Amino acid sequence: MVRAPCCEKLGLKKGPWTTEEDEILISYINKHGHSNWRALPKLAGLLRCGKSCRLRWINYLRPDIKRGNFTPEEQNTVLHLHEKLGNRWSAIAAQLPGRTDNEIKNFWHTHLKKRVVNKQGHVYEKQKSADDSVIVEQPKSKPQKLDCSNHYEFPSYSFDLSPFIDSPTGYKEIENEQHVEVFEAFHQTCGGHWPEEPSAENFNGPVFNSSVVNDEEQHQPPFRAMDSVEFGCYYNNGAKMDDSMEFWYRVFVKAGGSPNGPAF
DNA sequence: AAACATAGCAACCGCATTTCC
DNA sequence: GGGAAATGCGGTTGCTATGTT
Repeated sequence: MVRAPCCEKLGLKKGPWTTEEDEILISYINKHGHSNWRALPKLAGLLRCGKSCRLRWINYLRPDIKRGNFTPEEQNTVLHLHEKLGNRWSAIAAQLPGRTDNEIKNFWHTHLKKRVVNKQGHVYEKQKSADDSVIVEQPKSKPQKLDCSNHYEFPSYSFDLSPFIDSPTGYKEIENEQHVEVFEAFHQTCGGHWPEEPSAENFNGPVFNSSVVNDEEQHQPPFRAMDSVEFGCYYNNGAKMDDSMEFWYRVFVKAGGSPNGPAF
């Protein structure tokens, strides 16, 4: 048997979707669902094949699509899953809610392909040599662990963070080499993943709270800088991270032996 | 300013797999 | 159980925007 090519019938439109077509498709699916892609375009009044409608809905129109830049965590996840799974884009997409296989595939080819993860877990940037003939590897980061989905192991650190603490809020954004150090320590510990928001109940270590992050005005500093402190860092999921490391995060310091006791 | 190169991404194509009758 | 239809998946194309010469 010879399968009839998609959109073989004359009159079926191809190419970019118009706003009107999008509206028709959204309206139809919202009313009737998409149990039969083949029949859908005819029933909805679209001059498209079912395959095209499905693709448009899955990759662009469905409401749970997450648009915008990939967060550093997502990039890290894609890199490591690709290392593990290869070009199984749908399997990778299943680990990234709101991202489509097509989007991940495109992002891989345009942004991540040049990075590799070696056996030790190091992320490298592929670069061409001067004579353009050999691919060499330049270190991109220290080793990263992938999976910390079930527990936290955030050790105590002994960095002197006092230069980076400015009262009254007890924290500040830092933008120099030390933030790289903190960031990498974080990544070595957790691989860049926060499986869920830590709380005093499930997190036996340095404590921080997203409400502090998001509501600076209400924050009464339970922190103060000490010579030796424990800290947790909150990574800004919305931040952009690229080769120039245009990201930021904050360091929260919990004062050991604070007269106020545990911060949260 | 124009021509050309490159990057980014939506969409298509065809094969593989799953579902249905 | 088998064949046809429907759907899913990954590779690829081609258009547009942006950057470079």
